[in-house]
Amino acid sequence: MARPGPALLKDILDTSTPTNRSPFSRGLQRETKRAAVLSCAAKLFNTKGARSTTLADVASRLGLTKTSLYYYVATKEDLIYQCYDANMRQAHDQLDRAEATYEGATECLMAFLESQINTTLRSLDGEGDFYAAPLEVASLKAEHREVLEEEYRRLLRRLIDLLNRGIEAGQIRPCNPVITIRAIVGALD
Amino acid sequence: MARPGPALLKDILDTSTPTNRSPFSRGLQRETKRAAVLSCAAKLFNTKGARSTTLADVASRLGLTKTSLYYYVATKEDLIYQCYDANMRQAHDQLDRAEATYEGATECLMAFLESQINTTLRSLDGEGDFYAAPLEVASLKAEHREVLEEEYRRLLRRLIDLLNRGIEAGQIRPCNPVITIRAIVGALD
DNA sequence: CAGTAAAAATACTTAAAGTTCAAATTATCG
DNA sequence: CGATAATTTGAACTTTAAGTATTTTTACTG
Repeated sequence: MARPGPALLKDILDTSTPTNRSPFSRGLQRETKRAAVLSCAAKLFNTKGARSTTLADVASRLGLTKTSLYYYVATKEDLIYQCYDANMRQAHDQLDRAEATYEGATECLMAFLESQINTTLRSLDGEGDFYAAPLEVASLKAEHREVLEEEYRRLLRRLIDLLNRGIEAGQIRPCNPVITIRAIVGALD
Repeated sequence: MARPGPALLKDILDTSTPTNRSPFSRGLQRETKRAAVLSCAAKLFNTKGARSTTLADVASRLGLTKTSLYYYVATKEDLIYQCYDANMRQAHDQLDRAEATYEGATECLMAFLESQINTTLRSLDGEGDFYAAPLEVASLKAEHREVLEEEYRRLLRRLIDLLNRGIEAGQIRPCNPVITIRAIVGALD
């Protein structure tokens, strides 16, 4: 059952350089590994769905036992939530970056879409971090669900505002911004 | 834990009229109930996801016990598959109907989209049958998954062909038909 | 109204996956 | 090297939900 990219934790971490042995290295490595756990889980979630991916699946992909995952996450619900949250934060970050780079609304929007597409393409090539499409938000407990839904609404709102500004600037042909943004976002994945 | 619409099986069925007591009534009722089971399951799948909906959830919503569901479906996988399949067949049916009604490609396309949107709106109002968005196809066994993926590709192909015909007829501005259809379909749900 | 088949319920088994705990291993540093 | 803390593990425990065997109820038919 050899999978294409083994992605074992030891391959992700670089323990050869002395830099990683600084007083802070422990904490840094831990964060790196936590990120690797999320990325690996996200990849599987995208493939099989979050709820039908088992912790054993995630662990074996990382060359760990399922018990070890509990060193990095509290529960499976927590793992799913954090994967989804990482995805949302990444989207907002890329939008932040686009807004910091470009002045015009249209350029911002295009830059954001391009970066999102590139993230998707990179992950199809097995490069970079993986982000889980939050398809199963509804199955999370209300507390987690509400946070994610709020983040999503906020993202849509930011994009709709950009589109509106682009229309006002005469760079984008007038349209229904809400429907247009939803169509674009819907076409992204 | 009172839910908005109880949707108990006995409320769905009309046992008052003698028509239902014909020699065929038994079989007819059974099919009606089977459809009700699928519709109810679909509603829950759309809300919480198929994998995190339990058979007990479905049963209790119908005012049945979990065991009774096995009179209508073989396994849970079977239930999910049939829900998804019903959804795909409904889409193809509506497209068939649109093509039977309208001659022009653009009218067909618009009629199809309108009917799909109406189906969605009706189900938001709690009316009509429910269809499950096949979000968790990937978690099904290969046999079922391949059938559904084929149906989906066929649907996209039909829509893309219509769009192309609309472009050729000069009714729709030239565009990339594949990307456009994916964007439209992505915006539907 | 009695016989019969359909439908549903009760009580149970089983399997899988999430979670915990104490012990073992590994890495870091004085 | 030996103490100490971080990390990982194996093995059990718990929970949850799928599925089954059997019996009971319900509804139709002659």
